[in-house]
Amino acid sequence: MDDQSRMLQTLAGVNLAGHSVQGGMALPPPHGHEGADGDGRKQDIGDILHQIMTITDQSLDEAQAKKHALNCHRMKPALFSVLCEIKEKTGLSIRGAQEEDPPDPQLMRLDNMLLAEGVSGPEKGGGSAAAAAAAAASGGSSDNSIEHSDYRAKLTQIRQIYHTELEKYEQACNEFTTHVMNLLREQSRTRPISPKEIERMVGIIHRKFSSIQMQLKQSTCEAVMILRSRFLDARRKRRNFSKQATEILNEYFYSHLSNPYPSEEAKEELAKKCSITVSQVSNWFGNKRIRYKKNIGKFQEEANLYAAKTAVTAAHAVAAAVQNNQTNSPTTPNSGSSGSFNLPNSGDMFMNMQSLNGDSYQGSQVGANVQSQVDTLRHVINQTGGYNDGLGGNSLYSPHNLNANGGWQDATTPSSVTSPTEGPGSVHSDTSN
DNA sequence: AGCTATGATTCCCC
DNA sequence: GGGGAATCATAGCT
Repeated sequence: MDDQSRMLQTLAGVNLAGHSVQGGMALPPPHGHEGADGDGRKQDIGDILHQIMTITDQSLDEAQAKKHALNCHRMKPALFSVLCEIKEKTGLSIRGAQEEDPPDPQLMRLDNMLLAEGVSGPEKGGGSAAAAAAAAASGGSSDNSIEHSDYRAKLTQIRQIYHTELEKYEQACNEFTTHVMNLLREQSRTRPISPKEIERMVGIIHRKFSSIQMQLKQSTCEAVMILRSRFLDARRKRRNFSKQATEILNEYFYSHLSNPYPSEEAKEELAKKCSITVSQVSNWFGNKRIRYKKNIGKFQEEANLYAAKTAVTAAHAVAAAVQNNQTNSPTTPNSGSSGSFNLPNSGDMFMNMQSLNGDSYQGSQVGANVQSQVDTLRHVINQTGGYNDGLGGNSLYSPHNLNANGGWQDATTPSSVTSPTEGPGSVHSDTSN
């Protein structure tokens, strides 16, 4: 038997004898009898405490009746407020100090990640960034649409589960909070529970539930990471670049054969054009250089093909540039709708090719050199007797720029650098080699 | 199934 | 850090 019970029993034993407690509270005599008042109060308190202690042993009806009696007891309000005050000053104040904890950094990290992965946050476009990242990692071409949709579908699944669970937790939290609040409100009639304490209890419940939510967030993050890693680990499961991308890369490579080292800007431009990443461009050029060097003969045909292509493009582009420079004379033979040089975007192509060139292009020089470039190209065309047949045997791109030791010449190779129209113009330069 | 092509990775050097 | 070389791993073709 513990001290409290013993005390209560003592109190009860002393006081119960003189009072009728049957079916209700033993009401002390109203004010007066000041001499015996101290003892009377003690008796009352002992009475109340005893009834509280024994209330659980009684039947529900009995308990309800006693509860009612307790509520009606004249000492109840005073006792209640005093106990509330005591509670407030002791335990709750200590807990209160711990309440305003700063936002959990881990929770913030999880929130940020879920937001970044498109799991939380707005539905539309959600996950697109992650999907794009996965796409970039796996090649980035349109061929990845299947993986894309697969990735997105799985991400959507995770997202749905996450939101369903979150909703469940929130609902459960609200229900539980309401329940506890009702319970406490109900109990506040029989024991000292202030509204402030109820509020605190609600806070505690919310914190508990948010820790559960954090677990949910954590496991969701893990699921997303697993999903991502599965897609990223499949990077070795390579896909060939699109034909268009390969053509763009080859065009650049063979038109810069003297120095096939694109600058960062050029790489970025190429990456954008090919819808691949810069590192993929770097990989491609690295592989290409090695493989070209290893087996020049094998690449000869390809080199010629792209040389011809580049030459045609250049010719078109230059012609367009010339046309733009001239006074739009309708009598010019090559101008107008019948001219094959009059490509709708040839001017852009020219500029694009120029911008792709990471060498020593100077835009201001283009206009000044347009005519000479046209002459050069005409010269090439005349010499080779046409692009299709002549170039095949003429080795427009002979590997003369390769050093004897197998390396490429320095970037300051005259043919590439000195020509302000390098790019299309390099056709001429490389031919000279 | 075997072969070749090709994108990516790794190691090493400068 | 960028590039060369070797290598891996897979796509795609026969």
